[in-house]
Amino acid sequence: MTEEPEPTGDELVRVLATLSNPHRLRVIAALSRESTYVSELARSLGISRALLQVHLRKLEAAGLVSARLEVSEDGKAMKFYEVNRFAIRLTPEAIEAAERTLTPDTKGNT
Amino acid sequence: MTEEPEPTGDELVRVLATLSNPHRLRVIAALSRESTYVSELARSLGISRALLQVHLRKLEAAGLVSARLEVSEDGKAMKFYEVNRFAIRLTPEAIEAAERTLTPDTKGNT
DNA sequence: TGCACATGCAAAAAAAAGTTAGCACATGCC
DNA sequence: GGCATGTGCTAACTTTTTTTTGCATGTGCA
Repeated sequence: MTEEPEPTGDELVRVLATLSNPHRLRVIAALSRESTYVSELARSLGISRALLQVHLRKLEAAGLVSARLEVSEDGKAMKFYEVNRFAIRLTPEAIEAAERTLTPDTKGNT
Repeated sequence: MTEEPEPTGDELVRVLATLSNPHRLRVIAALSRESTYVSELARSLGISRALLQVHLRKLEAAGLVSARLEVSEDGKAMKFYEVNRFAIRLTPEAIEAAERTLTPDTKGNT
């Protein structure tokens, strides 16, 4: 019964674009193992905080991860991220269906 | 029993990158309805042949479509494309697994 | 021969995405 | 106060992707 709502074509494009990046796959993998905060995640992935934030923003915009603010014992404000549940099935048929809800190509909407 | 071989992290990134484009989704949708040749496909999609060819090349490189050469009754050589079967399941767990086979980020390998 | 339609390729231009570097602000603690 | 750690932002680059433009080749047929 617990079905995933079929994403529209545009949403699908966005999610796929978001997932088609090594850094972002690593972020999802890391967070699915254990949710953490930005600085810590940046250290464990070996990338800069600035870069990680850009990727986290995209992941969040695509609805793949969520953030919550927490205050550590020593008073530091930390932003914790966790992976959202999702299940997308990619097949020619699914794509054929999603394509029907794609925004027309009015030559000026990438 | 007919299982899809799990793609490696790198392959997954490539396939997702290929699918995350409206034109290419339209190509797959169109071809899954009926396979055709380049010029005809370009007309039905309303894009230039040159542009379509670039997208077809990417789709083929990612293993999502296949081409075969055919000669029409009136002797014209036409390149027919068809969609390949594929089924990819995208979930946090699947990504977590794929990430393990990603090529390390040696700073110089997109 | 000249037109219509099929194919191909690649340089150049335009647009989008990724990355770096630098600065700002807050808290706890020696 | 000064240092370490947490957060955020953005302007400026660099790199990649997308799209356009133009030219080349081949066939059949009026």
